[in-house]
Amino acid sequence: MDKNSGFRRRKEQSRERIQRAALELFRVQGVKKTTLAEIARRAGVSPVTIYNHFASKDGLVKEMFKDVVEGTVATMQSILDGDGAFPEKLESLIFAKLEMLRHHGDIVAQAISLPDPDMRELIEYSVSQITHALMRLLEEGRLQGYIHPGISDRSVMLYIEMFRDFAINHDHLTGKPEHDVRLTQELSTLFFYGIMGNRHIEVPQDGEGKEKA
Amino acid sequence: MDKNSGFRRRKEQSRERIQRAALELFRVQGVKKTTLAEIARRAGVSPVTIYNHFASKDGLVKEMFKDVVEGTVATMQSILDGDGAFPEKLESLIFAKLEMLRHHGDIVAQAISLPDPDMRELIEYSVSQITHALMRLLEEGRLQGYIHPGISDRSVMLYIEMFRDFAINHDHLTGKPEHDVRLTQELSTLFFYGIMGNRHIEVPQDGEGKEKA
Amino acid sequence: MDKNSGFRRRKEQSRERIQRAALELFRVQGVKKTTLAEIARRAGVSPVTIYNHFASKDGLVKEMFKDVVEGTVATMQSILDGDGAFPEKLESLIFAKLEMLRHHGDIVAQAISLPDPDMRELIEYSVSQITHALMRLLEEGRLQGYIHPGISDRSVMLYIEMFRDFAINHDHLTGKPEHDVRLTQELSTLFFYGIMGNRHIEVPQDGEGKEKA
Amino acid sequence: MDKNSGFRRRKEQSRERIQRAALELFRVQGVKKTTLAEIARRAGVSPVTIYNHFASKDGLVKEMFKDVVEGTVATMQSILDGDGAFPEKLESLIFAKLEMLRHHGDIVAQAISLPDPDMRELIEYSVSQITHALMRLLEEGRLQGYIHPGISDRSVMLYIEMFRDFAINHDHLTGKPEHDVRLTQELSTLFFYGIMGNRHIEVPQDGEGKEKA
DNA sequence: AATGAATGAGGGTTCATTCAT
DNA sequence: GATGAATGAACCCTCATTCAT
Repeated sequence: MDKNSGFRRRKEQSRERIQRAALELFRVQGVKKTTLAEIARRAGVSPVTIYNHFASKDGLVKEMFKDVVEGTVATMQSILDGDGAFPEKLESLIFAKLEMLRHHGDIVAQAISLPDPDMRELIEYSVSQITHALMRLLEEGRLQGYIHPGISDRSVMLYIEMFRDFAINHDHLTGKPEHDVRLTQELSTLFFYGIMGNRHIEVPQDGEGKEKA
Repeated sequence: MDKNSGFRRRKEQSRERIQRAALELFRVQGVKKTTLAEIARRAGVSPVTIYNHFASKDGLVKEMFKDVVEGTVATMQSILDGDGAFPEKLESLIFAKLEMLRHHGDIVAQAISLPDPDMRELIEYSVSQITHALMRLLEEGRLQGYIHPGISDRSVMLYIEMFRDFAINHDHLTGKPEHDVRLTQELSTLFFYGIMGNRHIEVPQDGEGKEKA
Repeated sequence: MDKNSGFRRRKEQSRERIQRAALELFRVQGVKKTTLAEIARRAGVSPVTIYNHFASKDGLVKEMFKDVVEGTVATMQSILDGDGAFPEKLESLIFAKLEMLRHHGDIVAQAISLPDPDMRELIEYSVSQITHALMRLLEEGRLQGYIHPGISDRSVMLYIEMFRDFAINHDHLTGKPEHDVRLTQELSTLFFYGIMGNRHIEVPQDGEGKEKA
Repeated sequence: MDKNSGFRRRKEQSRERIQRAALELFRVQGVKKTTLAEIARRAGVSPVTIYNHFASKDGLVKEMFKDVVEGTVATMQSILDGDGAFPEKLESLIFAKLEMLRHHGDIVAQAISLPDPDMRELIEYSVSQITHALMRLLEEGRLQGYIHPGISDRSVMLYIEMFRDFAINHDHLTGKPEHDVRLTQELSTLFFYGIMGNRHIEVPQDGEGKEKA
């Protein structure tokens, strides 16, 4: 019946609108400071409707956390499993336009603080999956000589995570509208060659610097 | 007066204990989630005493924010203005045991969200001061050849900030008890030479770097 | 809808009970001393319900102030615009059983102290309306010889206000159950003829009256 | 000793300043709304000093109530017992610049609400004293023909009280700087002759009126 | 006499949540 | 599925008051 499909769509719409509203508010002002009433107002529904869909505020947080995690994992997987050379993959991993975990740090923190076994399981599973894929990538990178032998896997992973965090926290570095291409390129260079650059320098020789823009 | 010194000390003690308790709780669970009652309990005083000292919860946040900012600025200044070669200064800046801004992200966020002109002024002043000192350091570094000419100041500063943030968010990298020396050293290397290390590899040539699309 | 009528009625009932309870308590012990909890208890609802209806204690005060003002104005208007001779109208104005402004002096004071433009506007509008109607009545009274020519409109209005205030503050003078008929009659006489009564006494001569310094 | 007298004076000064501050604040914003801290600030002392002098807020209210009552009674007594004809005495009673009970209505209300036997006694004694003196005055007035025989003592006393209240609540009628002489004279006339004035009218016969200027 | 520090009791307000429709 | 009405728990904050000096 059309009637049913109408209902269906209305329901789906409500659910989606609630999630969208919640996501925006959680991101901007954190989970604790965001009230259900505010979410409901923004979504154009009654607060009670949120309960009908998510049972509780924590339920809503959990649901959104799940979405965030799954989306992130999927994105990372698709990058890691895709074609492309090592450097490109790394760059994608770091600078791709990701709606990632850390971007929703507060949702994650709140969700993790819930004593919910499902959460733990989800997190552990996701982390292990990502870690595995990342380790394979690193191995590949090492074989191709992209990674200095003196640096441990753990350091490299932290290093990558660091760049990723940073890129996530600086929207203008990712593929957003306000994207800053030059900065991104320079940071890529820094990623691979460090602050000194890959120059055959024995000892830092003075006068050379200074052609800076 | 001797008569007052007893009072004074008691007052200072209360104030300090409150601040310490608040700092810990704010850090662990965020400002909004931390109640004054909890702070008071931890500090061993009555909630009202917090009001006598700080006038309001926001007042407390503001005061602590001020402390955090001033402490951070002072530390950074002392490093930047101190003796030492460029690399050492940078390392200090990044890995020194700092009670820094980003470590108290929530306090900062909360304080900034207050429509308080004093806050804005304090922030702007601090940022400008630090930026100036940092720029001088970078100039020095460039002259000594420690910074690849193709990299702009802005990128270098972001790069440094990135490491600093990361170090701050990973206690085991700074001079804390759980300090992880090996990791820190590796990250230092990464900082200067990037993931590839300073090897005589032909591929990515100099300033041209990165033939990526 | 029938579906809503149940809600509606419940809501209206709650609202009314809250207002009734608040009115009584405000009158007896003043606004400041009356707590929301007390009002809630008396109204048989939860304190929060008061918030759902009036947003805040001040909101409640404002709403009640509005009711009081509007009721007063309506009553006065109906008297002033009604039929009846001048003396009867005046008596009605003064001694009618009114739930009037001054009876709720504290509500008025509290409401006026709120820096609310709506309040100011409401007051000004009401006052101007009443003043106009009253002025018309006085003119009529003058034409009919009920008002001594030597007395200015302003004085007459104050005189009336004085009686009204007094009647309001002494319930036993108005049409309440404890009504004191004799007293009311005597005060009516005093109103029209003063303490000396309308006797052919020589001493104070006519319009000239009062040679007092 | 000078030292002692200095102390003495300082103490007296504190006490007085506290009372003055309290009086002003109580008058303007009521007892409940006025905090001890506010009084202390205005008086330039510590809140505790108020305790040293008055033991509690209620104590302060009681003390001030006593002052107000005694001052009022003394003033009324001196008027009632003084020389002067009946009309002058009445006028003084009503329009004299009095710092009277009703002017401090809130102090009175608050003090009366205290379940303090001293208060009751003080009030009863004062009221009886004043009533007696007033009754004597009325008797005198009756004998001299100033009071219409048809009006009972009770009504006359209420009538006087009414004028007094009114005068008190309208500062511009009493001997204050902003004193409005004309208004006061007209109200005096109204007091003695009522709204119709002492004209040889038999009975307000409708159509007759019309001698108005 | 006077005060700074500290507090207990209580008030207004918010918010997640339930109930009845 | 959706909502308006109502609420319990908890929070921030105020204020009269006490304590120690």
